[in-house]
Amino acid sequence: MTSQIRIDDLDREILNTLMNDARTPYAEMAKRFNVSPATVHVRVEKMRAAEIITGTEVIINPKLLGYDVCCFIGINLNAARDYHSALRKLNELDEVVEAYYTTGAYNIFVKLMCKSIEELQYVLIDKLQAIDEVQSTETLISLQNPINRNVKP
Amino acid sequence: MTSQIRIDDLDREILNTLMNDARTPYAEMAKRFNVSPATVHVRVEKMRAAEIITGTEVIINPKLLGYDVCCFIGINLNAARDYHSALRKLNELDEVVEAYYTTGAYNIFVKLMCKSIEELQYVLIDKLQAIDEVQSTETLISLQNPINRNVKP
DNA sequence: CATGAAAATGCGAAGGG
DNA sequence: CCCTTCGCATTTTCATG
Repeated sequence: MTSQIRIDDLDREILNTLMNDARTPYAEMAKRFNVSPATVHVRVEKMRAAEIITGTEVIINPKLLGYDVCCFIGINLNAARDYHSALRKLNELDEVVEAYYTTGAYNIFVKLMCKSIEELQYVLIDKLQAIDEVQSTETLISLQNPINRNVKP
Repeated sequence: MTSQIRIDDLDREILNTLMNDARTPYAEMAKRFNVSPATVHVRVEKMRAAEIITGTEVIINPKLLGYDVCCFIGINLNAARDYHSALRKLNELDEVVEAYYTTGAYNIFVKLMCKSIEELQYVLIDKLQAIDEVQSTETLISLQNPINRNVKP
């Protein structure tokens, strides 16, 4: 396992700030938290080295890119041992944006985004259910995503 | 609905780059895409104004912050009309990081992150199921998250 | 869409508490 | 050991053609 690291309140505040805006100037955080910009810099580098921070990304609005349909799909495999090969095939579908190995009713649980209900049908029937390892699927269509945030550092 | 906007290949390439690293220097993208840094700047501002880009954030490793447990919970409400009040209460639980209004078996579907199985039990019994509007829940524990990415611009 | 210059920000060495 | 000051390098930003 990756080495655990000591995170103090300053680290947490910096992290929290950057989780809301990855481009917050160090000088601004420095003023807010009463330290020097260089200290902020050092802390960020520390968390980066510890891989607590693994990167940055812009947040986009999928709807404005045409992605109107979001759904979750529970997948049952023919055999539990097919997990890895099924996953490899799922990974090749751009529409599959998240996949989870889960306990309970399904073997794999995925989040899928696509541009229309027609495309969803196509992906589901001709791509997902066409995977040999897939025995059956159950779809949950999301019409709204009222909460979307991250854990509290 | 928000105004749709024309996105060309350059926009798409810039977006794609920034979705992998929100701090990629404009000069670097400029060189890669054979335009000037100022052009990149203009395109980013355009997408920001159109709200295709809504912000930036650092990507963190939840495990290194102690969040070892991730699960999905399907929630059934006593009555469909309780949706808004239930959501307001769910929104107050820090452990609830995502919520979806869905068709099908559940009224609300949430993603939950917490620090241990003990905490999950506590949150589930004393916080989530303590909400008046909640009639029943079904939990799906995730042991692995092998795919986690965004849509393709 | 490019140029170029001014302003802001990031970065790292060296020193102090 | 962690923090700060300080100067240089890089990057962003904007007026102009």
